[in-house]
Amino acid sequence: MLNPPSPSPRQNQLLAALPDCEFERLSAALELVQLPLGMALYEPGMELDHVYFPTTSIVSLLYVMENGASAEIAVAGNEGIVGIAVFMGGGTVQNRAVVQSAGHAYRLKGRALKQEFARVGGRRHGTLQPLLLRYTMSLLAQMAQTAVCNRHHTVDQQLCRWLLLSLDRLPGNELHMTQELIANMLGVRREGVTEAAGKLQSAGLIHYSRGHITVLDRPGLESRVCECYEVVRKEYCRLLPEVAPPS
Amino acid sequence: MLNPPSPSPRQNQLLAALPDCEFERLSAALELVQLPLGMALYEPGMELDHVYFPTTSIVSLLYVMENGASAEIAVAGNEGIVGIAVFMGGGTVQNRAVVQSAGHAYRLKGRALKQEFARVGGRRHGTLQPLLLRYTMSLLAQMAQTAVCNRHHTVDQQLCRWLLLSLDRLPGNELHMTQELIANMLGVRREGVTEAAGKLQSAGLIHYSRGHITVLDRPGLESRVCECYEVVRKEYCRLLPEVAPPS
DNA sequence: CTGAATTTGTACGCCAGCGAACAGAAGGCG
DNA sequence: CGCCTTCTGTTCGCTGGCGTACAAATTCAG
Repeated sequence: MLNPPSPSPRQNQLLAALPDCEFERLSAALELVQLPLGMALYEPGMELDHVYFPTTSIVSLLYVMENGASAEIAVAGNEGIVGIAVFMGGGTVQNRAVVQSAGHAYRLKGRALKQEFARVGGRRHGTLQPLLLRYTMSLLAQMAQTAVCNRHHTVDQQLCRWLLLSLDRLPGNELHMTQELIANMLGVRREGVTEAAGKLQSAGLIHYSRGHITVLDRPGLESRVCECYEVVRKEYCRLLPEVAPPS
Repeated sequence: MLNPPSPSPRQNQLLAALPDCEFERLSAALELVQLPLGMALYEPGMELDHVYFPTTSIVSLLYVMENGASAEIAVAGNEGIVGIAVFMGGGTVQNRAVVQSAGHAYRLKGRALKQEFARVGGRRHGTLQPLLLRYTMSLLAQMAQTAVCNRHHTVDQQLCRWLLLSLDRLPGNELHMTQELIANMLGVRREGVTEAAGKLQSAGLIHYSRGHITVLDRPGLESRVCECYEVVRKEYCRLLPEVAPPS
């Protein structure tokens, strides 16, 4: 829990992509928050009054069904924003946003974001609006791919996808997350995750123990993952070329 | 193929929801087109130069995987618009848009739409932008629900959902669509659809024969469908209250 | 150190859906 | 009319994932 290199809003790639003048207008209203594991940023039907720009945290968008079964429909880390209903309209959504990996985020009052979103600059429109709209398109792509992946791919493949998606949004090669929680995200049984993770461990690709997962061989994971992972990654890069390319 | 009550752009509920002055600005550029069954409005990676406002047609957004397997990720009829990448940005998407039910649509050059989308009226912003953004949110909801449904629900339930979604977008209680095509949409085997449809027919809920499906007992379908159908419908109504309520 | 709680491992029967293969039925077309 | 294509019905074995139940291992709290 030491402070990693002094948190800055610009660690979030959407904020980093803004020209200085636009960033300045927002920065005063940005508020650093700690997001503990498992915290819900919003619940279904809840009016959103903030958006969150994760910097070192990861947030899952989860849908929980009537019978309690759940499934992750998208994930956002420092490459994104949580709470698109604020600027897209509707003010509410039918899913939960849950902190999947504890860390920091900057939050912003809905009003402040909406104001900047709607802003028409001196001569041209602001860059925030097109940026957020293109991010929303990348979210669409992610959700579409999730739907397809849920239909056609095995738990093994999906676990690889999930690990890689998380890894892309974290600094090291380690994540902590129990198999139970991963199962909730993927919408499968915990035993299924145990089995799939066991295979990956036997193959020497990962090591895990009681909620700590270390990725030992990333290329190995990439060789086992389904196409969905790469499709989503590429689509993000295409839509948002101005963000820093992943390290 | 007789002309049903003289096609009008206002049969599309998004266009119908625009105030007259905004509609007028667009109407000159609207072009009536016939959409034959199976036509692709766009393919993955293809630059979109038009958006389509279906009136009597239905369009499926399909994702096709490397191995040829496919899955529907959303559907749009007279309540929506096809080609959101035009105003959302990106200009391209990774899925196909296929005509699922032949009929009419009005299409509009991308430039014309973008212009109106960005318009800031004399005193206030236009209503087109918030309208389309809220529609996009409803599409998000639909895709999220598709992902969840793919994960957790049976083919039987999904067939009911699919039938109801189509029915909502058509005038009568009849649709033509072979089981093979339905299977492509749902991303399942044709035999699975045969079996599920057989059950519905035995139960007296539908009648079908060689690509013609007649819904005999809509409440019966509603009693068998999973929650996903209703969630999507309600969310659309919430987000777009200004559109005419379904007949 | 000890008991409790959490996390992971394993096993068993079950079933939905897959893949393949084929047969009948209904239209379309020459 | 008769052939051919398209569409639908049915079967068989297989497997991935589910539900259940319980055991082992690790960590935590007192």
